[in-house]
Amino acid sequence: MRARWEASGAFHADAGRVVRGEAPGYCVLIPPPNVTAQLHLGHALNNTLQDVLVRAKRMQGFEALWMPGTDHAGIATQAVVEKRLRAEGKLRGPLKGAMARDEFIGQVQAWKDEYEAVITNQLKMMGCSCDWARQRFTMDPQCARAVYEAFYRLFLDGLIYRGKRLVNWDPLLQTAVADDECYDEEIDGNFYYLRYPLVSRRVLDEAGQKFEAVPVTWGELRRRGWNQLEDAAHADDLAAWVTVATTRPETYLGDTAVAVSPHDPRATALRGLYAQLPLVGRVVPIVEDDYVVLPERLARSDEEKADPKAKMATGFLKVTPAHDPNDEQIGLRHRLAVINIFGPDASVSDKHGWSDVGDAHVFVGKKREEARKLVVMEFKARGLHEATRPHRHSVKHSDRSKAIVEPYLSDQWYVRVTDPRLAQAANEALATDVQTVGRVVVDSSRGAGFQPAQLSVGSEAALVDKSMLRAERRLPHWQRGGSTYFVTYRTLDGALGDTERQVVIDAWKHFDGERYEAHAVVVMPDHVHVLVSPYVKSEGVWHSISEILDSIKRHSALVINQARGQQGQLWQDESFDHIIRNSDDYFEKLRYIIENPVAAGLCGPRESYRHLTVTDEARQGRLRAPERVRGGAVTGGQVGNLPHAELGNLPHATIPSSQTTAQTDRITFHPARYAKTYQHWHEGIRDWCISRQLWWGHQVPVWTHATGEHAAAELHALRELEMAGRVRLDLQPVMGADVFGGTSGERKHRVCVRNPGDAEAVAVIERAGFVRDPDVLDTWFSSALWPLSTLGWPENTQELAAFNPSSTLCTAREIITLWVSRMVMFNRYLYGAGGGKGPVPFTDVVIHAVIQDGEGRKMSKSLGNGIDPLDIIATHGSDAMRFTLCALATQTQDVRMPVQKDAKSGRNSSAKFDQGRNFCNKLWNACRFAISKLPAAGPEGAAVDIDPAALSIVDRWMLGRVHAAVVAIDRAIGEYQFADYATALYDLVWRDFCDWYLEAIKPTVEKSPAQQGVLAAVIDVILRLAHPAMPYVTEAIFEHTRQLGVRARLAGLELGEPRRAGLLCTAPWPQVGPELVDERASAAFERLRTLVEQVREVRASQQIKPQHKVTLHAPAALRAELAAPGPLVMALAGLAAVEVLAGELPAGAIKLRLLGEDCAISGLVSASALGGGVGSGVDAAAHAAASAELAAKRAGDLRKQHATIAARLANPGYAQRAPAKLVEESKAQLLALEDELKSMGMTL
RNA sequence: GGGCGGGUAGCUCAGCUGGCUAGAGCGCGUGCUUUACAAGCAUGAGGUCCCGGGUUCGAGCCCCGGCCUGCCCA
Repeated sequence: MRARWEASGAFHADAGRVVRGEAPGYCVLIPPPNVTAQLHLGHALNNTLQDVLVRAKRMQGFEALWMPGTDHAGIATQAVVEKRLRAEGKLRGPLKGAMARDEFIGQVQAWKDEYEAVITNQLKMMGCSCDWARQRFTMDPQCARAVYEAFYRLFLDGLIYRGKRLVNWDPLLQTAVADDECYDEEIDGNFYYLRYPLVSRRVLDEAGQKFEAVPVTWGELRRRGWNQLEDAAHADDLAAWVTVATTRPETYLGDTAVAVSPHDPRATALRGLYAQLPLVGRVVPIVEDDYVVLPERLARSDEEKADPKAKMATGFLKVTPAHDPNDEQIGLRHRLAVINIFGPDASVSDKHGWSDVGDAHVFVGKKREEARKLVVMEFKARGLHEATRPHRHSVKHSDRSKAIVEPYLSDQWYVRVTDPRLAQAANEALATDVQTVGRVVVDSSRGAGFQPAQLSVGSEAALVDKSMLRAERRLPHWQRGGSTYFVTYRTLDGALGDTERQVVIDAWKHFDGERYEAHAVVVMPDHVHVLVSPYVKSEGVWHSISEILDSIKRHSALVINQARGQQGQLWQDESFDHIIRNSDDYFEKLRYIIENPVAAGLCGPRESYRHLTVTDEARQGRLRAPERVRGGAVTGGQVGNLPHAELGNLPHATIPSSQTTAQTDRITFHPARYAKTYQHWHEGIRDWCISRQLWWGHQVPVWTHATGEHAAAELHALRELEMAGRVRLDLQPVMGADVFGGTSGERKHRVCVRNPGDAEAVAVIERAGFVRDPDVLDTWFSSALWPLSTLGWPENTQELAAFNPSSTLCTAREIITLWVSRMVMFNRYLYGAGGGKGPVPFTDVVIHAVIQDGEGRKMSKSLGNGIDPLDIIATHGSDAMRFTLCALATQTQDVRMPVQKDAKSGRNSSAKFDQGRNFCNKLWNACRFAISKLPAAGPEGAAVDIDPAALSIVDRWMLGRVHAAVVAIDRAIGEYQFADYATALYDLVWRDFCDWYLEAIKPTVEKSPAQQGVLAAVIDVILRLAHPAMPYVTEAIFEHTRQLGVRARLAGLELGEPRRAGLLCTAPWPQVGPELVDERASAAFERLRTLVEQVREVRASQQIKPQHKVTLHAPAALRAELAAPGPLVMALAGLAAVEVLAGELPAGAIKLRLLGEDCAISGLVSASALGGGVGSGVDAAAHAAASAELAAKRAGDLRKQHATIAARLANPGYAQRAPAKLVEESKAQLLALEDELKSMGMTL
């Protein structure tokens, strides 16, 4: 099957068609899986959802591109390869030095090739309809080119810089380790309480440059307001101190401040004072910072008191920015100096950024642990050690060496994402507001709103501005007059008062129901939003929206102006409108109106805003099109022009709805709540460290010169290269420490090479003594470029024009910050208009569940709880897996997946997938059966029109179910509700088609060509609808149905021919119209269905065997109703005959109430019915008992229901306040219940 | 510490803008090898919608307060 798909080229997207406007584009970029390992079920879910979307869109006529590829995953892949080499004994000790860089990269490359092949095979086995010819890898030449071009441009714009930051340093392996390569472990340590003498600074020179530290006495401190009881004993002339608590005394050598909470009562007295570090002599400021925890005795609240840190705290915190992540933050906030006191082996060093050593040279060269003891000894010797208390705390350890990780300051490359052109631009890309499409057309003679927009097909102009293409693609070309509009208009200036806003609402009520229907109106202080449908004015002509607005504006302005006692213009001339395209759109705008006051902060989320009206019909979505356009003759043929209708009868079912759910230049998250995660991330974002001390990845394209001394000729050559745009020079001397081998105070020059493959440029700069930075870029840097690099950027390709912005990105929660954010920033910065004004990389982001194991843990390689999708495919089949995953993909929950070993194959599996397997089997069997009932290959003829009047009610009912299913599925897929899609499919195939339709037509289908036509059409629809979820089985069945000699055409159902090679995957999506729905026939069949169920209930309670037929006695009218559709009721209910109920009933007959009529069933008792051998007298008694039991049970149910409804009606508030319709329904139900009870001879 | 979820049948989960007797799959009971399907058909049983308040004619759903639990960020 896969071979046929690939041979047909169905999955290979033609960008040219999109660019030329011949087809709308739809693009999904695969979140490139890491080549670290094979895919697990989480990937299977992720890719299944993408394939569902892509296959559905492809069928819907979009030129669909699913771009596949893999990610090099620097840290993770390097780690697994290193581990393998170590296990094989090929590597010992630190990597650096044990193996040449090239040799190691060769090893990783081999690993990558292996796993890329494994992953590709997994995806193909899953049936993923990727465009394999375009497959990419983040380190392949095309992607690398984008990486270096992006780096160069950001470097050029000053958005990449060299900065310092703390990393997790493994002092044994002497390398930085990532957070996920660390683990926390508790160790027994101590809290040390150390006294830092307080000093003030006396200025020594005129310029205020030189200082002398002067001890501060307790007496002076008290004069400054220090009022602490426990310090009362200290003599006035004694030097004062503050006591800091720490678990790591040795780091005091790198202290650059003492911090105190701004809420600490002692803080004021300390303002302007300093602490002096013993031995070192360094004078450090006292800063006030909220991070500091108040000691228990000073806590301001129970909450603060309960803070475990409060127990140990003194209220003073030594701040060591170079050796503690929290201190680093304090340092950044207060612009403190950063002093690194350790060497790479975590011994105290004065060679890596520490210069004011003073008397502390005694510690230099000592290991961390040794230095700690010495420092405490020195403090004791000086009387500055107050106490030591044992303390158990958790400490980060390195996974690989088990060494305690040292937070270590190092030079790294950063992207300045805090620049508004990046983070802010990313947030501006959020779809938070409703866009208006354009201005109201004034003087439209027919009030027809917008004319359809013309797409300039194939012209050069279409190539120029792709955003226009995108915008036009959204326009509702099927719309004519009589639309529903979302309208916004504003006051000229100033806000409306409370009563004035009410005036506006009243104005809208004034013509409501006469010229238009106002579904919802909200009056904000300076603008108004309305959802309104104009009525028909005269035959074929609607009230124009501009005319309506004009009258409302004039009316309200008049009243308000009178009240204000003024004249003049109140409203802006312009109004903005937006034609509602479908019910999704309708509800989106309705929600917007309802939530607008909350969003504007005018009321709380659950309060009601006074100047908002929403009709009940609108809230409940019960909008009947004919009522809405009252006054005009709306015939069946025109229904397609109506903007929306009742949900079960939507004309928009023919319109792919996800095309219209998203704003095309903004990003919409699904579910919407994740927009918050995204937004908060950008609000609190910190610059992004992009360098990694690894070998596997894109090596930083910057060369550094150690001295900054160049010969004139070399400089000239460099300038030439820069002029040619091949390099960027950064010749500012860079001061400061570089812990990776450099020393403090170095001067450095740097060159960024645009293309590191530019051998000539590299030769020039290396001759000049520049050396390339050994680090590589963070993997996410290349991933962030995925929407650009895979489509050919920086080349100006057709692919980019056609597929960037792409359509939908499917991913998991934690990826929002790691990947989604960065793709948006880079796309907007680098592409199109650029500078943060460029396009978004995708318009919709779908966040799906995380698959966990049976215990709720995330699937991971280290836990060994991951499942290989190929195992599921082996035990259950690919389609079964895919269908099940869809069914599990709900909006709220993560998915728990208990795993067992399959007894037969020994493979990992899960019973969860049984559902999908059973469903596939059911579909297969049902279609096999149906095909056997249809004429085999006949003459290739034109399709035969089927007259709906000639169809049985079961056929018409089934077509109604098909219509409802198409609507539900279109909606589900459009809203990314994959579980709803699966459910709708399941119900259609199993519940409607198999359980009822197939059973009902068994007696007649072989003799009825019309019914055969319906059967063939229904199968065809089912296969198309199911194909995105279950591509293999549906394609296989489709192959067979194509051979059949029956082609039917039904009004309201369009099933176009496959576009390529007769393949289902290229067959057009089914389009349904309201003609397919016959509500009377459906209701008639539902009655029969109820009857059949009741008869079956009797049969089951009497344990009647299936082959035994019974006789139904019914009144003549009901008997006729049952007979009308042919023998289907007899077959479904297992009846031998339906007789007219008259006179004496046969012995053993059971009386029962069916469809509101008194009926009876006889012929229950027979030897064969009870398995034979039992005397009939005994049977009769047993039946009588069972029959009484059944009646009693039924009566019980009825009484219970009666009690519920009676209680509801008895509530005086119910009749007064509940909608009249509900009250009427309740009353009718009550009567029906009483009626049935009475007829059963029962009482309440 | 900040943010976002979840708690509904024995299990895994749906449940829309508050309105029919709260649903599905699996499991369980009963009957059935019925000419597509026993991985099936038919028919049942099974619920303190986490707890406590509140709003409402009406709450699984909205509000407040708890308890338990998961994830993301710091």
